[in-house]
Amino acid sequence: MSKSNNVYKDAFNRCLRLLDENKSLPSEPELGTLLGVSRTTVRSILARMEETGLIDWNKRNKTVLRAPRPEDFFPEEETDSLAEIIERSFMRRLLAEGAEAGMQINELELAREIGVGTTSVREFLIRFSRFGLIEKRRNSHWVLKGFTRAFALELTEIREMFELRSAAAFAALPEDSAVWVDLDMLEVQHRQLASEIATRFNEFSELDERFHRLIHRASHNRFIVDFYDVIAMIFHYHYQWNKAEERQRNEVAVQEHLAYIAALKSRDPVKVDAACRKHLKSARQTLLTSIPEGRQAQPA
Amino acid sequence: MSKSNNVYKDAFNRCLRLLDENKSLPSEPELGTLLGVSRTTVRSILARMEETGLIDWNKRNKTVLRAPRPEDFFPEEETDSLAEIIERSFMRRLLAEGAEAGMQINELELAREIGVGTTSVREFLIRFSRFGLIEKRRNSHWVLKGFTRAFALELTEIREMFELRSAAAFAALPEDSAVWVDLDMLEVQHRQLASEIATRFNEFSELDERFHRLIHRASHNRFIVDFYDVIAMIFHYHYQWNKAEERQRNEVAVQEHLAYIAALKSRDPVKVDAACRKHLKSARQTLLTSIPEGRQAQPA
DNA sequence: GTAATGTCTTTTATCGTGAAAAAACATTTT
DNA sequence: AAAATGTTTTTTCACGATAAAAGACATTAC
Repeated sequence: MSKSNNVYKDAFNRCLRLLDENKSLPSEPELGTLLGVSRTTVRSILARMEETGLIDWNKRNKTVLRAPRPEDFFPEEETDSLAEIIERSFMRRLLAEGAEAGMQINELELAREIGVGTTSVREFLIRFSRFGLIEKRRNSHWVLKGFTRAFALELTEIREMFELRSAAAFAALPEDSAVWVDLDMLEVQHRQLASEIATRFNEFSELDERFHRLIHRASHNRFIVDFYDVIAMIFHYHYQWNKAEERQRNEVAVQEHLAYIAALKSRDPVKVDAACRKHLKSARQTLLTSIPEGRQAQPA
Repeated sequence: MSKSNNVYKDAFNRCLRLLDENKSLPSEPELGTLLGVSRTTVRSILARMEETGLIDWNKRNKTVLRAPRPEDFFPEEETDSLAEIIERSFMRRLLAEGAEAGMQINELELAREIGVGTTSVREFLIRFSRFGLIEKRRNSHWVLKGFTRAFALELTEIREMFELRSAAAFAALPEDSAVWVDLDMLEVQHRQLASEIATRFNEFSELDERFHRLIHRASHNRFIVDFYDVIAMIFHYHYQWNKAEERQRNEVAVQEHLAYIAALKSRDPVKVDAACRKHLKSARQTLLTSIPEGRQAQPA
């Protein structure tokens, strides 16, 4: 089957949304940057848009003929990359009951179950291994270490070390640094979310990630910045399948963020340290209480 | 060409050395654990040993007929795994002059140059990416970030954070912990090396790694333990191609280790912190001075 | 002459395939 | 009956092949 054309389909869908109001499309290279794809893909998109009567395309002229209809879009599930599909499948298994530590992971079985080639599964597992949840036995199978209490504790230990350092670095940044503008914007968005928390609490995750990534970036250390990928991954999947108390949890977190932001703006290292510690402590608590007690590592 | 039988060849060579004095070989499963391979491979080894007249093999009886001769061994270069071959080739390029930051990495070209399939190169690059020296552009090439001064500084920053914490944890370990025995053994080996430093200075690398890994393990944190892989990799290759002042450097380091060990054994947190800091500082200095000034990151 | 379009080439992503190695099952030996 | 050997099955590792996507080069338009 070689390669799916999900890049094209996803870009096509995004391009449809772009179309809406404008009465004419920009040049091919411009569209390419806008959609984050190559000109080759842009041209495939334009070709199809012409075919389906969405635009009239003649060299530089790309006139929009009609607004896109629901049936113009490619189905959502066809726009995911293989890596995303495999990741979702794998995480579902991992966080499901019965995924005990010590369990073996079988590439071939996974590949068959998901309906993809072994190569893609292998590559996924290699990429995934840096999250510390699986381990390779040379020339043999992978071993699941499990999403255990120990894992959560080790993860949060590093997170706290890294974030305290990043927050301190952040506060020490010069007045004219661009980060203060970003921080102001995030503050506004936090306030808006706080005022409508009852209905929009599920939008917090995304804001949370942007906020913490901004702080981590102040460390100017690639290992610290990259480590946030591990945290983001865990939070993303863990909370996606664990909605208990979500509203309450996020409401508290938003307030902690606002206090944290205020501390950063004060640029007082002591206040920053205190606000950061407080938020991290409650984040750890939340993560820990959501791990079922039964999920313990098996003796090796 | 599918898969090379380097596992068999390497195990065969190691088995030859085992053969030497003993007049009879253990059971197949026992040999398997000894050599770290499956019984299937053990049987291939035994089969060849019988063929070449090294042993007489009849079921449980594996009598050694003669001592192995040099020509019995498989050539060294045939015992390396593909991953090792690719890693070496890649690192040679990376540390060679002209490997500037920002440079593109081409999977196909690398594969052709090394003479292996693209899949193996891809998998290597994915595994290697966690070292923070390369980065993937989605659906496109890899970008070399380069072994720059910035990289060395970011690496050592994390190393120092992690090792200070691990050393503190180490010193706090109970008297009856097994680590104290390991530490005593390492101390003896350090003293031996110190007394013969003139001739054996090149054996330090290996001792260095074992010492630091022992300390890091005391953190009981997989992220800290795993991070030492990054450090070990950098040190391994960097010093392999940079022998300037090696003897002098190692002589100093051995003494610092001995002081560090003494501090750990005193179990006094203040002394431990001081000894650890001192050693890490000089390690960082050594690494930094060995990076050519010209090697700077290019603006993006 | 710069920036677009048109065309051609190269590289990446993915699969199926086959040998090496591991693992599972069956049989024998002590 | 426990542990070894003998046999068969399954899985991992690595390759070449192929379509998707990116990139490079040539040509045209403003």
